[in-house]
Amino acid sequence: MADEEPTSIWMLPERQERSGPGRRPGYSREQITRAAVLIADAEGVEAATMRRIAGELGTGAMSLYRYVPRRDDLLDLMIDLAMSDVELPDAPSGDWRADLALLARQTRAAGLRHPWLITLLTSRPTLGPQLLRVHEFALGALDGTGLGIDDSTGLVGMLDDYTHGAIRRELGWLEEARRTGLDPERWKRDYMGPYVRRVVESGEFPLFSRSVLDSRTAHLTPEERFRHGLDRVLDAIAALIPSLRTRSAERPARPLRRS
Amino acid sequence: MADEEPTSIWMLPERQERSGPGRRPGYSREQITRAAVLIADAEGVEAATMRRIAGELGTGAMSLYRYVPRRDDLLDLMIDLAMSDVELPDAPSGDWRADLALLARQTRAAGLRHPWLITLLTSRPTLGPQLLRVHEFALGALDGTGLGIDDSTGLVGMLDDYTHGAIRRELGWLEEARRTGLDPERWKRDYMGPYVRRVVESGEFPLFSRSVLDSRTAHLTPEERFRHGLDRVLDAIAALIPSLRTRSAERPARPLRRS
DNA sequence: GCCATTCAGGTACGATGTACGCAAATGCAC
DNA sequence: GTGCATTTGCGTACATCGTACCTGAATGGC
Repeated sequence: MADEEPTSIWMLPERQERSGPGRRPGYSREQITRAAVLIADAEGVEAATMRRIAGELGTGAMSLYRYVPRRDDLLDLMIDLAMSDVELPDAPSGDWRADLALLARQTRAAGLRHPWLITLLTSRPTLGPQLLRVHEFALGALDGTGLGIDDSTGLVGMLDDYTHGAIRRELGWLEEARRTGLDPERWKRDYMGPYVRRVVESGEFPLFSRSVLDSRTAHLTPEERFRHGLDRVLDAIAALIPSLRTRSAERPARPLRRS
Repeated sequence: MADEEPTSIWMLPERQERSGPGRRPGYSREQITRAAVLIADAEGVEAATMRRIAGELGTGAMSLYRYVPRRDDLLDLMIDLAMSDVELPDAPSGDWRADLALLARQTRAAGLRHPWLITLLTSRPTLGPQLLRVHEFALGALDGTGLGIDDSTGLVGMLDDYTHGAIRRELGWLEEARRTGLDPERWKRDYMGPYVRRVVESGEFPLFSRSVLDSRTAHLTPEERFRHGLDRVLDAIAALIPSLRTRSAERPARPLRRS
């Protein structure tokens, strides 16, 4: 038969429970993926090698290939499993701003719980069911605001861009602090990494230096900082929603009841 | 002496032209980096292995380690070399909006010329001189608008997030079209990749499906699409600049045109 | 009980980054 | 010019990776 190779893991469903001859499978995609996620959470995604995952499950590396064609596909599965941490109601509430804020905060939580998630997600174009679910929710939140689907897609993209970027920045801090081996609290106060320190002291980039020095005196928690930027993005979205713009220009934050 | 390991390649300058004994170096960091960039441009960053780069230079793999401590550092050097393609005037012009738009368009051009750049840039927290130069320019564009340095940093981050995300989406299309082996024009018209097609036909994600189907009828070039989103982001920034806000309240942001 | 079918997983191979060591090249002291 | 300390070029070697292939064990239908 024409066994055309599937373009993605999502086109190749796991072998179902059948009633024919042959040995029963002892593992499952989900089980394997979960083990990989656990390793990646604890030691980074590069530690989640095929041998290591298999070892964690008490089997041999090659056994995994009965469930997953390539390691890259396993990465897609990991992304999707991690995205299932993003808890959302079945349908948007009608308050688009609250819905999108919830989405962003949930995404941040998932991104911090799985520090490899955002990097992986933005490195490879994957579209697993969980990602589709989240994306559909975002589009649904903007549905009924008078925006066309193309505009909604663009705005959701803009929100995603901010969310991913902000999470990445937050993780970058944490990782740099860990890599230099200093505890984050002390590091934030009087240290900035040897290289950044040298750049600042060189005086060659005065505005960058000012931003570094000021950020040390800014007593915002990462979460507060995230919400602050998020509010900016949501304001920007609000400014582009036609039905809101005609009514109130000074406080476009309140919801639009869905009829 | 206390040879503390440098935290980044930027702390370890290339050995300068000295006047002592010993063989003269036959290559240079820039030469090696340039060869690596050329390979990555043509065949992807994963093709730029140490052996391959060395081969391109007509030498052995281990020779490269006289100039670069690890391959990861070479990736940082590649990022910085690619960022030097971003051509900017020495100082901002005073028109912040024009300056930031120029920056974004230059970044897009560099990102398209080096399809690996954005992925690499957002995967690893690097801060080479070229990146610092570009970042300083962005902060300078917003300097004098009445914004504090922290707000400027936040807004520049927001702009970068959009720029990177938009470039990534654009490249994702191109790559998917290439991977499925169809010419992009035809692909955009009547094809969408087997998996996306199946998702659309399943009817399970109606808004996502609508966005896919509508995007096929939207006759915007990628560049137009990019500029459209960019204008939205710049509008959002404009809305947060105090000096503008007091002056013209009637144009905080243009509403989306319903065509 | 035979047999087609399926899974478990050991062995092996090519490719990768890179540690080590040695030969060749080079400028300085004499 | 002649050693000599120093630096570069790079071949060899090794650990580790993804994964192709193959054999043996398990399983249910006939």
